[in-house]
Amino acid sequence: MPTPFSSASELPRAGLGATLAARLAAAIRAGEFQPGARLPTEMQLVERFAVSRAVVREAIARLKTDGFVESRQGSGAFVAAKPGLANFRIDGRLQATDLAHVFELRGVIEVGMAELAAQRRSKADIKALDAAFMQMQGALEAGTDGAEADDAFHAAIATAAHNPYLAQFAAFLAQHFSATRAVTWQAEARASGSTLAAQAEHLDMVKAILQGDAEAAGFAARRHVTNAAARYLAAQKKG
Amino acid sequence: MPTPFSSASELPRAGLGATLAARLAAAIRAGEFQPGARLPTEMQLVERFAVSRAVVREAIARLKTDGFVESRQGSGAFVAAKPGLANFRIDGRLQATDLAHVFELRGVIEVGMAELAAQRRSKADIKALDAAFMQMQGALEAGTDGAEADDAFHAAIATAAHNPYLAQFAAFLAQHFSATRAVTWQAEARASGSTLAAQAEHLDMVKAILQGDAEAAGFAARRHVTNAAARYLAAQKKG
DNA sequence: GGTGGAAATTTGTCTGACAACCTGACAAAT
DNA sequence: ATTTGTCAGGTTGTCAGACAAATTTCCACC
Repeated sequence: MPTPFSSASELPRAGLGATLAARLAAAIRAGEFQPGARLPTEMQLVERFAVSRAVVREAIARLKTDGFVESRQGSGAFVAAKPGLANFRIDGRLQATDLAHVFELRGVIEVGMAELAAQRRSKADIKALDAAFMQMQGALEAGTDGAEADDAFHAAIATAAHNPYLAQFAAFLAQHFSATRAVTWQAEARASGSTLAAQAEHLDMVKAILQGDAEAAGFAARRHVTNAAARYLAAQKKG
Repeated sequence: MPTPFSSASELPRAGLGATLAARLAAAIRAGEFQPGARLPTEMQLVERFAVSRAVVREAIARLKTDGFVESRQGSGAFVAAKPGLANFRIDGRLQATDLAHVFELRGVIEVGMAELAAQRRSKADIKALDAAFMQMQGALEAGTDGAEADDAFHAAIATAAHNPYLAQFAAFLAQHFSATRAVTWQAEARASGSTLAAQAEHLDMVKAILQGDAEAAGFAARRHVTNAAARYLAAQKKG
């Protein structure tokens, strides 16, 4: 039996198809190919990028999945009229200003989820929320990494909001932060006692959701995300 | 010169690759292939679905773009550990309960955007917002379809919020409604005077954003989206 | 000038082949 | 007994050629 992802430290290298898809997408975003315009034919792309037609077709297939491109047999491949709307994607590498914007987007989602959670939480939701909070408290006192507990806490709120789409999108956003949440930041945060502040903010959120106070839950969530963003950016500036 | 999208009424039919990708994605979501598990080999998929290896490879390339699958040369293709998080997608056909959830998600976004717009609107933003509102008013009095004006209005708010990610996601969500926003609904709404109510709600939003009152803007946006959802669902129930 | 149809163009699919890489097993050396 | 080297088989990545299907272009014809 083959072991999946045996060398987890190294991601699979991008193939020619993925690389070409990225290059073409960049060209589209840069305006080289206007929306509605026709892309070069597959043979022209073959010559231009010195790859086989199979690679070109893989790249175009990826762009079609993204909604960037639509192709018509016998006619050609065209840049979609409304690129970037067929699905929603956030690039892996974000600049500082973009990061602030994504934090803001996450804040909007978290506030909305907290308000809904306060209105809809069931007994099971409260139990799960309490367990996640206690687990974070334990990690805080033990001095261990509380990242998983933090994720579980926010996931519990998402569950309590009882909206799968909201929860899915929140998880989607959270992934981008957990991916970049370096160990150094964790250590830095522990040393400076900022996780202590975060835990206090968590407590406010738990209280409000438990009491069913939507307004207070939203307010606490907004403050928590704002402060978390500030802590994150400050730590990244140092490192 | 070829005319792009000459027959706009008919979408390009889905090819075998896209179809197979959808079937595999459905199988993954259904749990037939667990996260981290290895997919059947390309040759096995060739036999199982009675297509060529080129089609199988296109399907897997699409799944890799979606983040559902990661493949390693010499080893195989594996279901990603966290499927569905690499990008965010909403299926085209939604049931009524799901539709309510998506409306709720849109409401959260619209409220957040309205609050930010009230805090950050520039003079140019106010001008654009006012123009969109007046255009809607004109369409209302003329009895014409105000769909484009409505889209422009919400787009103006998104611009005023000065957050491209928020705006992009709002546009992403709006597309799902504009796609299903049938002409019949428009006629129905006009006849029952519900667009009149919507315009009154729009006015509240404009006022609040113009005055820079974030709380009032959020409140007005929440009421508008809630009412709009109710109107939409009621009209769809009739038709 | 308008029309019909043949020809050229372009994407979609199939097939075969080889390269690059991984896995597991076995033998050899330490 | 453990480690290392080697090999065979399997799997994905890429290339090349061919034909099918659909569209566009163009030209003879009326």
